[in-house]
Amino acid sequence: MNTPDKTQITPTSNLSKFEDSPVFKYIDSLSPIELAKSRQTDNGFSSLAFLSPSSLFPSPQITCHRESRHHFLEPLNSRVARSGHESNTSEGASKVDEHLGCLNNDCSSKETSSGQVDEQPNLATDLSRTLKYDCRSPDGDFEPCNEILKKTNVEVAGQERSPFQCNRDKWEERQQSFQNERDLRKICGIKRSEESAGSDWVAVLSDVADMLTMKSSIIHENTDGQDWRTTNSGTTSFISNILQFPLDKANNSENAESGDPSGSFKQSESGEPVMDQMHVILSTCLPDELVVNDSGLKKDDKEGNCNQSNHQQFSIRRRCLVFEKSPGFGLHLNSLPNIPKGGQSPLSKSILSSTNRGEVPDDNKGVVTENSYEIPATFGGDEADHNSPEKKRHFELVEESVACKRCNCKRSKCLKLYCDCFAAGLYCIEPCSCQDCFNKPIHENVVLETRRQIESRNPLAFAPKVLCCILMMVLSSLNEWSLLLAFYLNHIKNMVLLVQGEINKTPASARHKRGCNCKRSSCLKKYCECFQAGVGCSLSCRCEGCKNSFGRKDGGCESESDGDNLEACEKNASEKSSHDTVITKGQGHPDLSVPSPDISRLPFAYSGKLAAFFPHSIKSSPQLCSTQEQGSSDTSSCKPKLESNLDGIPENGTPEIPKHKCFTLVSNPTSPNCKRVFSTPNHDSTSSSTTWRSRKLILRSVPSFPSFSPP
DNA sequence: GAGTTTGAAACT
DNA sequence: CAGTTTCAAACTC
Repeated sequence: MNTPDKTQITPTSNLSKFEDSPVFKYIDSLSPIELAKSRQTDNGFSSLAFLSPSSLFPSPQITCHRESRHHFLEPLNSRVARSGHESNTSEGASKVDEHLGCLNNDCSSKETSSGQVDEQPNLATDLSRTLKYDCRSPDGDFEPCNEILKKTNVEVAGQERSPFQCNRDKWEERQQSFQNERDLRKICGIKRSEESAGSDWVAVLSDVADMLTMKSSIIHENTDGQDWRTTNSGTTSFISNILQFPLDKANNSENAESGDPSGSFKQSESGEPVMDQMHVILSTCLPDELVVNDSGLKKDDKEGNCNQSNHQQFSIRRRCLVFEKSPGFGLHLNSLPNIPKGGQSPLSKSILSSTNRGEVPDDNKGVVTENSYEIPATFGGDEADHNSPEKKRHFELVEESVACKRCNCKRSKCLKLYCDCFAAGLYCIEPCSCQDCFNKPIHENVVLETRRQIESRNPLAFAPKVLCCILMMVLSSLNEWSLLLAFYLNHIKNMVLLVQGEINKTPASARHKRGCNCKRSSCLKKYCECFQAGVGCSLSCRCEGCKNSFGRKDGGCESESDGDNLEACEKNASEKSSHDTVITKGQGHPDLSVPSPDISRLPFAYSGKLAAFFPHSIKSSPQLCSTQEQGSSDTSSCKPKLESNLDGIPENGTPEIPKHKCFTLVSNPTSPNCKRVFSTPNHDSTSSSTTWRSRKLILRSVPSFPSFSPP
């Protein structure tokens, strides 16, 4: 009884544990990333395919993708759940593990009775390896494997997962799960250690990392048709959730530090889950332009369990939600074009406009009606609360939004990427000055068809240009948390690598967005996307005579030596200061170089997946250092910008000093024209704000996440 | 506000 | 894939 049954631990049992984490459920309900664990497990991690760029940045459409995923997940999950319920805890876990173990071992000869005897030591080895990553608490301690084992069994057997329930249900379910777990622990005489909170914490991390991986499987299954599109509802929700994730963890960390073993998911004084408070943070620290698209929370609202504060938060999300629905395809980060000086988003304007005009796109009446209902309630209907600063801010947003500039197309019918609205996945609305505009709901079919054609040419045409920036921001911030996160960081980074790999396959026209091609503007005018974005040019740029005041292609800032440049620099800087942005001179498109994980050292549950991604990692190539253009072998030139942050982070989650494998994401050595696509902020871990700005997006005032590192 | 310049997008 | 054309935003006056 006290001896852990090693056969009860399988990677998949950990996976189920991951799925059970509340943040996983929360993100799962929001993110377009699909979970395909069952499928992936069935494939023994062998069929993991690269994500197509389109699948990463699809045209989010109206279709509810949850159903398809539900269908996708049903078999295993239901079996797992049934297994758990039709027997007691250990039996259920045993059955689950037996089943899952079979899957993971391809139902090989290990099923034989004699094989089982030999299997257990191996399993134990694998288990211990896995638990290296999963057993660690935030303070770096290892949780005894039997603790994990017990917890895992409890969770696997005792919970019927339903990843498609609304978030609140999930939170409640999770909290109920905690209670159940506590009860079980009482029964079993197991004292819940402080590490258990950390374990959950780690599980949450793995959830995120896992989701990123699992996404690829499901994409793989849908590449032969358009269906994949329906499985993605928008990249923004993904990003917003990614962004939210660390913030959640930030809160959790505080809880953990306060010694609350269940603090990871404790509720606020108001009784609202801490998660909801994250939206306050988000709405505060994230730019107005980056509105959280959080369709998954719709139900939260409908449950009417919103206090005043939350109501505001939800309204922010819903604005975006509506906008996503409105054009018939989703809100991309690109949908933030031409952020005017006021810093407002076209989103809110569009929504308002749409709402005010009663312009209700097909299939979305319900949503807009909801929005129409709510905006007055939030911004105007609640007269009593107008004096609240938050309300005022919302009012300002709305008013600013009305003044937002829109497109002015004359000949493209707003059906080409020339049109910012179209490129952003937005319908043109009243403030637009376009002529012969077809980018309207009544021409939805035309819009979608045109969009499809454009995407067929360039799968990244509508991709958010800054997704990876944000990912890297998250990664950079995660770096500050704890060495504990190393594995998961790498996991996420690997997904970035995936994206990079796909983008490098795309035509130059798909990639140059991250690198200008200026010839005559010297990258000193807003013609230059880099300059406009407030970042320096990079080696990926093909500009000539670059004098970008934010950083020249060849390095440095001209502002000190060039009067015009200085003027331009100051001018742009002054504009940016009006956005409360922080631009660091000399920051270019930083290399997105991260240590490549030595996947052979990763937990076996992941190594298979990552092996599919990074065969080069398997080879443990000593220094995968591919710099652009020069093919330089100078390791210093390819030293990852994040390396300093990653120093000391073990690649396998163990306290070993990692060998940095300099793997520059941003270049393809086989393609001289390869363009850097991602940019990361010049992240200063000591800075309280990190800023990106692309042509389409300003992300500003993102506070650094609290350090989880031991003092 | 009209005209010019510019570079991305689209086309060939 | 390179060269050309089209386009709309940025810019200038």
